[in-house]
Parts: sequence; C-alpha cells; structure tokens
Amino acid sequence: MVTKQDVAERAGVSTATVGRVLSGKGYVSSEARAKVEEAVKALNYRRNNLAANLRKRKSNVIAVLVEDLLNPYYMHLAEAMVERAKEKNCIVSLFAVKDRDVRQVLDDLLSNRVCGVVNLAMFTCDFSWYDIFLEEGIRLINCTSTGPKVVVDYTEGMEQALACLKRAGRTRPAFVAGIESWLAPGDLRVKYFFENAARFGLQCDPDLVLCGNYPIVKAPHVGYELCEKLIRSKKPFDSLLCMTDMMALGSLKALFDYGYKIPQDVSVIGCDDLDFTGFFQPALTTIAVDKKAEAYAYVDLILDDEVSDRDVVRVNTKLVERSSV
Amino acid sequence: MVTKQDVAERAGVSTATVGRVLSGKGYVSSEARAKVEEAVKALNYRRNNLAANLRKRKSNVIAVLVEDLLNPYYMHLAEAMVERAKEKNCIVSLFAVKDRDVRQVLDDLLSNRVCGVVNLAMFTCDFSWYDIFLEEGIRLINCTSTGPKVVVDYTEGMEQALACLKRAGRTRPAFVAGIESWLAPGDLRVKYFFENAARFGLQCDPDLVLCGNYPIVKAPHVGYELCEKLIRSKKPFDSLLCMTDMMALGSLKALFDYGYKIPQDVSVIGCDDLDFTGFFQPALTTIAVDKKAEAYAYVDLILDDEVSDRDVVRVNTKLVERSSV
DNA sequence: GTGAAAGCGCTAACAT
DNA sequence: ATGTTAGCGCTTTCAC
Repeated sequence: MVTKQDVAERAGVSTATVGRVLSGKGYVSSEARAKVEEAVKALNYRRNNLAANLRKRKSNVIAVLVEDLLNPYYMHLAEAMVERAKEKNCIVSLFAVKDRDVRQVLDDLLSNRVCGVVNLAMFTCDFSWYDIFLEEGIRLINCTSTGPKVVVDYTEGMEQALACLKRAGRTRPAFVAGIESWLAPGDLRVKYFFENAARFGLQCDPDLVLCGNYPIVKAPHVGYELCEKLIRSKKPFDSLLCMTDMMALGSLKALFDYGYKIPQDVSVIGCDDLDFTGFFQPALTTIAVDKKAEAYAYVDLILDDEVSDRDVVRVNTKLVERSSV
Repeated sequence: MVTKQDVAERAGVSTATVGRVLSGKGYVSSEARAKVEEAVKALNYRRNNLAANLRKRKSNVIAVLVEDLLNPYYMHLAEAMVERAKEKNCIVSLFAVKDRDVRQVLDDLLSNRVCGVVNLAMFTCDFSWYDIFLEEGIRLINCTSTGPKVVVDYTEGMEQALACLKRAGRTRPAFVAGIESWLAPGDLRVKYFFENAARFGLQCDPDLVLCGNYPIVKAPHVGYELCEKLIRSKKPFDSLLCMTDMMALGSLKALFDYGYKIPQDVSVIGCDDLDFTGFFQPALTTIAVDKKAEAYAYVDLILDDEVSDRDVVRVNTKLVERSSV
C-alpha cells in the first residue's frame, strides 16, 4: 500500500508538506504543491483511514441503531444518511438492538469508537449509558431527553389530513396507533389529532385510539389485528388514521377481508409515504415526511461543529393524496 | 479511556501478558490471569478497535454494496448480516452505488480498508477493480466471475411453483422478469422456467417473458408497467410468475386496476417472501429464499479462514402458498 | 511464563 | 514555507 511517506519521497518533500496539500490547510509553495499532486496521482495514493482514525481517536463510522431493519421507513432514512455521510467522508453502520443485548451493542459502539450514534430504536433503547458516550465525546441523537434531537413536525400534515377527512364527509375517525397505550399520548400525531379533531367536525373518542405492542409485533400485523378488533367491536367508524404506512397496509387488508370498500365505506390515511404506498390497494393517501431532511439532519447533528446540546431540528410533513380517502 | 497499559499496570504485569489473557492464546499463569481479569473488570476495559485495526491493517467493517436501500429484500439480508457479523466482532456498513460514482465508492472502501465487500448491486457494479482488492487482501463476494459466491438455488422453489400452477389448472403463464432482456436468460428463475415449464403442461412463450429496466426503475413500477403492457397486448395469459415480490406488488395492482380477479382470473406467484407479502391483496404465494442462510453465507465467506476462491454456497428456496394462486 | 520494544500510517505541535 | 518528531493503542516477535 502507498503511504504518505512514499508520496513525500517521490515528491522530494516531507510528509508534513504532503499533509498540508492534502488537507488544504497551511502554507505550501505552488511548486511543492504541484510535485505532491503529481506524486499522489502517479502513485495512486489513498489515505489510510485506519491510521487517521486512530490518530483522531475516533472513527468515521456513524452508528445507526434500529430495532429491526425490516422497517422500510428506516431504510429511507438510512439511504439518505449514507448519501449525506459520504459527502462528509463518513460511513454508516447498522446496529440491531434487540432489547436484551442493548448493553452489548453499546459496548460495541464504544469499542469501535464510532463518531456518533443515531438512535432510531427509540422504543427499545436504554438511555442509561448516555454519560459514558458524553465522556468519550460521542454524540447521541434521539437518545435521551437532553442532547440534540430531530423531531418530525406533524402539524402541517395532520392539519391537511383532518381537512381531507372533513372534505370527504367523515365524522368518526379511529386512530390506529399501534404502540403501547402509555406511549400514545406522547406521540405528536396522536396529540395533534386529539387537540384538533373537533375543529374539523371530527369526533374523537379515546376508545377509538387503538394501541398495540409495536414494535414487538410487526407493523402490518398490528394494523391488521387492531383493525379487526375495531370491526368486531361494532363501534361505528368511517375513517382510519394510521401511525405508519405499514400499519395502514395491515388495516387495509383487514378492512378488505371484512368486506369493506375503500374509500366508499371507510377512508384510510397513513403516515410516512414509503416509496411503494402508491401500490397499496387502493393507493394510500398518506402524510409524507421529508425523510431526506430528517436523515440529513441526523448526520449533520453528528458531524457539524456548531451543534449545541439543545439543538432541535424540525422536519416538515405534508399530505399526499391518493385514492384511499 | 482505559488502555491495555492501564490494565497492565493495575494488574502488575506487562501489556503482553494482558494481551495473552485477552486473546486466550499463549501461556499465562493462572495467578496472572486472575489479576488481569480483575483489572479488566474493575477498570471496565474495552479494546480500542481503531488501534487493533491499524495494527492488523484491516478494519472490522464489512461493506455491503447496494443500488438503493429501498429494496426490502436487501434489508432482510442486511439484518441477518449484521447479526452474523456481530458474532464475529464485525460491523456492517452500507455503501450506495449509483452507477456513475462506482469508482469513488471503491476508493472509499479501499481507504477504509474494509475487511470485505458483499456486492448486492450486481446489476450496477463495475468489476474492473477486482485486482486491486485482491492485492490488498480484501475479499469480494459476488463481484466477478471468479471469487467466492453465493447463489440462490431456485430449483426447488420453481419446481413447486410450476406444480402449483399446474394444480390450479393454469397453462399460459407470463414471466414478469423486469430486468433487461440481455440479462434475463442468465437468471436462474427464468432459465428454470424455460427448461421445465413444458413438463408441467405450461406453455412457455418467449414473448411472455417480460423484460424492463429494473433496477433503474423501481420494482413495483416495473411490475405495474409490464403487466399493463401485457394486458393491453391482448396476449392470452392465465398466470404470472414475478421475479420479485415487489414486482408482484406492482403487477397485482395493474391486474386489479384492469378489473381482473385474483386468483380467479389469473394466478400470481412472486419471489423472495418478504415479511409483508402476506399483506398484499390477495396474500401472495411466493418462492421463499432462505435469506438468513444467504446472509450468513456472505459474512462467512468474508470472515472465515478456509474459504477458497472457488467456493460457491447454494441457498435453498421453497414455495410458500398463500392466496394468489 | 513474562516483558520490552518495534512498528502499523497518520497528524500536528514545534522547530527551523 | 518546510521538515522533524512524538505519539494514538494495539499486537507480536524476540529475548530473558
């Protein structure tokens, strides 16, 4: 492998000079620069990140914690994070957090001296180790009540969704929340729904906020079961707001299996706008999250210099209308 | 951070001894071992992988090359690879290969001295740099005609699929291949179909092997368009074999949009058995790939010692019957 | 059975 | 404007 030393020798300068031209900081005469650049090309020099990382005492790996990778929403994020990270010379690694071994995962992160951690497994992750990460100078995003955060602001999207339901003449929406009932009130979607439904002539019956045990049970299953239970309960409803598109997928199927016509009998709205929700039957109307902005924010919060511990970046949402309302 | 040196001092031994007990190789007196173990615990020592990697001249990162992360099949693989890699103390990083910057990605891999590369972007990846990787001792899987490989063996699955079609009384299947027509004949699914359809009383008309430009166009779109074209062509068909579940998703929708009833009018079979294909409408009958075996094979081929360059591991498939046939 | 020491390749403080 | 050099923390040979 070609080292900086090799380049320096070929260019007839010192490694420090090579370092200067490569990093672009410090004074270098244009002749020296030219020689170095020639040598770098000729030798096809490539920096050894292993060494650089050791020196910096920090790797160029951004860790992404997920409960499971099969959540397509995470993948939208991961995709954009990889893209953004590359611009900044970092790579992103996935870490699966399946409850019991959280501690071991964190050990792993520490051992690898990742440069930051994006916690997508907010329903699972244990925050007790936050201090260790701080001490080691590793930034955590979405890992605790303090520290930088990105929050998806559902205001706009929910507003449009409720308006859309109203326009369709709906009055009795149910909310397929899917998560545990003690978590539901904290969710911005649910909260916004409760606080604003009335304004759109929508009844909002706490009984119609359906909780489940996502993410232990997969989203489509949760959606199916919850919707099935709702149908069997005979409680009247004419529309469904779903926490995620994947839950909506399950709900759609339950509705179909029980003979409901969509959107004639019931309107359905999801959240996320996954790339294939247009292929659901019927194509799903859904609250789109600016996933690229969200993902970029994660990376930026980890890599940028001027990030304060109390930074919060908000990500926008908007309704994408298709055929399910 | 706690270094090996710290541990050595506390235990009253040398770093070499600490190294011996930690690695489990070499002679260590049981007293020394006990003291070291005590110190490791007390100090909460954690190995710094950055340093270890530099020493080994190789990182503990397995690179996974993908065209885009939104393919759920990749995510099934990624999930299992992360799991397997963790057992062997490695982490997996995703790298997006969007055609034009392949070279840059490879530079990245080299620069990071990843311990191996799993190429999932077989329709996009450039193999010309294979030699460099070999020289640097980096293993590539599925990157070239030589080198270790894992091949998904569709024999069993296709056999069952064709039998299933026959049982359903179908005779005119179309094959939604989705990939470019020059690639199709090389695909094992297509190949098996051609060679064995007759045996099941299935006509196999080359005109009914529908090609497209996946992965440039996303799978569900390709599935939709191809199916739509087929319908409009008025060519008779009574069943669909789809290259992937996501293509099947698109095809299902096209069929539905044109008023076909499934499975009454046409039977549909996919490939992959993604975790949510049971929620398609109707639930999709599909050829399941042993994704865990596939993923583990990738990791093992990269990390295990006794891997020969011509190793090929075969992964099994089998039909999962649901409601679309 | 144990310890000393030489790097791995890079960066940056310091000296010139 | 350029060069020298001291580590970063680990592994491993070699000497005791």
